[in-house]
Amino acid sequence: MERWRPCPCPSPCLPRIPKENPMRLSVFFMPTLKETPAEAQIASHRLMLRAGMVRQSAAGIYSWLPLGWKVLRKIQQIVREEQDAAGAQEVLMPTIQSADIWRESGRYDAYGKEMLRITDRHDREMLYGPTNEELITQLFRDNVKSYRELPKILYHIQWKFRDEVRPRFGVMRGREFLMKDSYSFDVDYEGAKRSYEVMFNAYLKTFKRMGLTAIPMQADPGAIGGNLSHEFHILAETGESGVFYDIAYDELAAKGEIDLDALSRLYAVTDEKHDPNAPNVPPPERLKVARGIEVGHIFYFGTKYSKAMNAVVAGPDGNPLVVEMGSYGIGVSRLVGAIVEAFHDDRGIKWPESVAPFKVGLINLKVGDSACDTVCEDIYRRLSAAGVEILYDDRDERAGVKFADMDLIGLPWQLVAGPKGLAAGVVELKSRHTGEKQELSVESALARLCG
RNA sequence: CGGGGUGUAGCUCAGCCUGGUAGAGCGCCAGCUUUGGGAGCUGGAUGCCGGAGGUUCGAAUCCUCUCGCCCCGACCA
Repeated sequence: MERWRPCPCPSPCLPRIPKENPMRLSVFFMPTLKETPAEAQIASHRLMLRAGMVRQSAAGIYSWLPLGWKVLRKIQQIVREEQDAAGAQEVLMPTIQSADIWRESGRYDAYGKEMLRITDRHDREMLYGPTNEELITQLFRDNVKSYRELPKILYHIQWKFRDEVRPRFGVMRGREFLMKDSYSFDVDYEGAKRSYEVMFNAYLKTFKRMGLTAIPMQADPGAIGGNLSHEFHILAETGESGVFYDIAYDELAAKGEIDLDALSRLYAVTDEKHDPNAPNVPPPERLKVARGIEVGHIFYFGTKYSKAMNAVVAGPDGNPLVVEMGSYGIGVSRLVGAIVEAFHDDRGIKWPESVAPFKVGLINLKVGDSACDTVCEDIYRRLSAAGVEILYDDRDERAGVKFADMDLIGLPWQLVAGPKGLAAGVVELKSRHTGEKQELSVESALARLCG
């Protein structure tokens, strides 16, 4: 069976996206809920629980069930592809770290109770990593010795833990979360700025591929230090923070790649930093007010860690050079929740096709009816063979249950085959996004879905 | 970490005030009838009533302690 398809990216050297196996709902582990669990407050949390994507195991800690895991992997893969395309190289660093390197940077004591501290059997002080600057700096300094090996951008996608006092909003604000972190190493500020711009543009592409509008906001570098810093917020009505931005951003974004200098002149801030009297605030008719969810954060922090941890390379003149660093995060697991916040209605989720757990949901309205069974099996087989990710609802359930579940889990396309339609030679194709339904022959439906 | 809630069946919840040995709806299992947007009837299974201690002849219910979870705030991707 065809399990791989060419990557849709323009660049031919990108890896291929592994496809999801076709699946029958009669065997799929997807425990949907008709009622909303009491603990879930916001839409994405409610829907992710109801759709059987995740289950909480402790406060802010979740198991990912097949449906949720598929989405998480797709998001992860888009992030990975865009990082690779930008020239970053993937590594994998451990979740458990030694306290020693955190003492070198001075953060072991500075970091509060959010750091989960662990003692091993030999009484060594360990911790479950809340972030990885120390680890990557150590990795770099131990293995890179010359300026000629720079610039470098390394990244990893790994689980992290921050012992938040009050986890909430499901996977959007969990204690354990999957993050992509990139770290750039350059010989000077100019280089660091170029790395920053490369990541900046990679982020715009990454979020766009997920169907999201991501607005880079000027961010306070805060405790990390440095003077180049942007938070990427995606727009969602139920977003956690208010955002204000110049409508010119939308015009720029439509053009694709955005020039950082052009962008940095635009006004775009979250509500706590909004200053109506700031010099570059656009007039009211050009100031967009919306709500956003932070899904990425990039910043340049210079030599903060390289200096403290002695990450130096030999410069052109033979003298040691303290490397200039930046770090670039994307909340991968948080994005799952954020995308649901951005794309849902009162019936359920509406996945953008690029991250949908399956592309098509096939509903057999009357299991046991030989016409329905035959046609559905045929569709299932042919779409599977064509590499179209399909979830076939072959359960012996009532129509209403199937429609409700399919709307809930939000696959982009629903293909409905029932006795009445088949008698007339048609099946129904419904777009979950627009709600538009169309009756057409099996052949044309297949043609549409294979495209 | 401050403040406020809450814990009873897989899910949503009633019962607690006023102690007498556990319920409803949905879900699950079986059968029949249904069948194009979360069906109807009949029958059935499921609970150490979060845990420990105490009061009492008797505790889901009252008291003490404890743990989990949720909400507001502070904090954060």
